[in-house]
Amino acid sequence: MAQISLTFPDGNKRDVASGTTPAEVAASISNSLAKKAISATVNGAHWDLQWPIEADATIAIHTLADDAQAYELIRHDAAHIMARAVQEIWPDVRVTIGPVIENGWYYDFDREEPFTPEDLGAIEAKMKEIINRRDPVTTEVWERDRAIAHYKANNEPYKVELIEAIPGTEPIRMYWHGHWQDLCRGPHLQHTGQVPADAFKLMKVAGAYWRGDSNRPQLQRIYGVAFKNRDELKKYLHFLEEAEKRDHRRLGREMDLFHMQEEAPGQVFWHPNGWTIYTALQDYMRRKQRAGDYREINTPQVVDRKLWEASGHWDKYQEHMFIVEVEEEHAKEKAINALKPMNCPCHVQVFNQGLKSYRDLPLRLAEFGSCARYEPSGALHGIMRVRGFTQDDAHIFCTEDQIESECARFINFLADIYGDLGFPEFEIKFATRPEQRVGSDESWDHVEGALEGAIKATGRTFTLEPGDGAFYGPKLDFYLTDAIGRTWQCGTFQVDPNLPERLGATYIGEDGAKHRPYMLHRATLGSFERFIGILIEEHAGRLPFWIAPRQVVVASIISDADPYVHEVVAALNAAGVRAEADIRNEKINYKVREHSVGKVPVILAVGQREVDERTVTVRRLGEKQTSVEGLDAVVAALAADATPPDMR
RNA sequence: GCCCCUAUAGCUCAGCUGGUAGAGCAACUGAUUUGUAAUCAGUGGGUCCGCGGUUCGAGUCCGUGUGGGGGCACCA
Repeated sequence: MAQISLTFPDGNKRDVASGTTPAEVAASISNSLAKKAISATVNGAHWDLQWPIEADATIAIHTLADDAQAYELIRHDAAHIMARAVQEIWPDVRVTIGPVIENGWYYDFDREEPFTPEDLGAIEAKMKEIINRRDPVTTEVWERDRAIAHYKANNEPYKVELIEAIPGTEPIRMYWHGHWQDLCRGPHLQHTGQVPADAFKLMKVAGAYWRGDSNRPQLQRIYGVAFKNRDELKKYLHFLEEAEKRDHRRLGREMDLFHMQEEAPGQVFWHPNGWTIYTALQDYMRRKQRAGDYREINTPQVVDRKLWEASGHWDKYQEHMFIVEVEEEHAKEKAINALKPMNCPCHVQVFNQGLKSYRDLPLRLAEFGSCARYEPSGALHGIMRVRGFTQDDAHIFCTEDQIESECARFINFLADIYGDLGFPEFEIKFATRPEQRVGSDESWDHVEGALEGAIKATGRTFTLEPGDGAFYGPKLDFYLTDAIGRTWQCGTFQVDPNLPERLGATYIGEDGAKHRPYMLHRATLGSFERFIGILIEEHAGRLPFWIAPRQVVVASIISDADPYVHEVVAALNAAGVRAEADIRNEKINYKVREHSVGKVPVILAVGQREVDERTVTVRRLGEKQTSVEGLDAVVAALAADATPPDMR
């Protein structure tokens, strides 16, 4: 909270109620004696006030310090206007909260009847009506008891709960949009007419739990988007349309990469093209891990529940495990196993074989580990969130002192790989100690310090997620973004002293005594399934050449060229390029179109001229220009392109 | 798991207030030998997601299950 200082025409200055932005001045000023002020200073930033306040809608927006604030205000007021519109149409609906989010806002309502798509149209119309009324926005600070009594009288229990949660030191602010009133921290515009009536749109209705708690009532959330003008709204809607074309589920079908079906919900049937991507990526990861001093292992799919009980997962995650029961004919009891939901306990089993020395540490055990988790039905999403997946998993057994260097080493390892795959940018989230945890504060201090030190050592930034760590240790999560901007966790790095403890992992230290190692869980891609989904969306199907499933199609123009087509394909395959022949009896236009739609990066056209001159006509995806080049040169160039980045 | 929406041919979709299914593309067959984003003609193809119910009659209305989509919750 910054102090706001107002300057009056006579030169006197006066500090007024605290606020955070110039916008808040605009909002609070409209019903205060400060109306005569000519300028304001907020956090040292000077802001000229143009009065009278009746100044047109746009003035407030244009005088805002920056664009971000303008959007913030428009969206925030739109949220209030929407809530008001809903209550004007259905007076018995109870309101809750309505924050600004990326591109717009949402507001949660408590109402028996579901909102229908038609209702959204009615609400939009009512909102436009309210905007046209140009009702003034005013604010007051109320006594806590008065505010609570007010909301109790109006049957708004959620607002009562909100006020009760506001710390006693903070003022209770009430905002009016005309006669409609809402509890709000502000800031707001000066009147409802400042929200552009043609630049917002209600997008969808969804269920959402009150306070994000699935044990509390479920509310109805209406999402809206708002911009400064109609063109920006149209641009945004166009962006969504374009993004739909990049959706990995759509491209997966169009490029014939994979399919999913009812009999195996949340699991992927990989087709030849898709599996080529998968194996190319896996081969690459295998080489990178070898180069990074990882030792690759492999562990069982079906494991007795005893191990999951020992690791603690049976207690905590039983309902999310695929249980495998076996009727033993002569045994009294059924054998109960579970498909492995994670690789960690199995890796500890490998570590536990034989006696380990401190000289063996850090020991990095890697596995392309296939896991099965019975994810809640509502969580499934294409190949991004599935029930059967393969992690590029590894566990590093090390001492406490080695955590920081291993962490920095991993971040660089991951950044290198993400860069190769077309993701120079990614977000690191640093999740720290939760309320419910094991271990001493000193130990948490040390381990969290190690992770933070490691990030700094790599020169990267992170977002802090306080309290989001596991109960046994902090973690870093690495996020990438899909076509419409949803973020997905891919890489992860977790510090775990707990599992070695539970499963009895030890090593012999320099002192000859047994010590407990730390276990660092880490995955770079996360799962092949999710990462390939992201990869497809990021590149809109136009994958980097070295990973594209069909790198080259050699297309004949006349059937007399067929033998030469096969010769070209053979030369490319021999050079390590994934090439196919297309000698169908079709026009070259037809073939070019089909393979362009199929996102084949290079089409080589071959007609009589090429046969005679031992050349090919090269057409790269997205380029209209073609070029005629000698066969040997083209094979050499494409072979170079097809070489994975780590082998160049 | 919860809320809303949704399921018709391989794909994209049409099918008005109930009267037993259509188009384009794809596939297949034939003709066409073609120069950089769709050559022409013909043919085949659907338990209208499953199960119940209402009705003389259900792709259409109702219930329920399953899958999918968008959120929320979850994500070891």
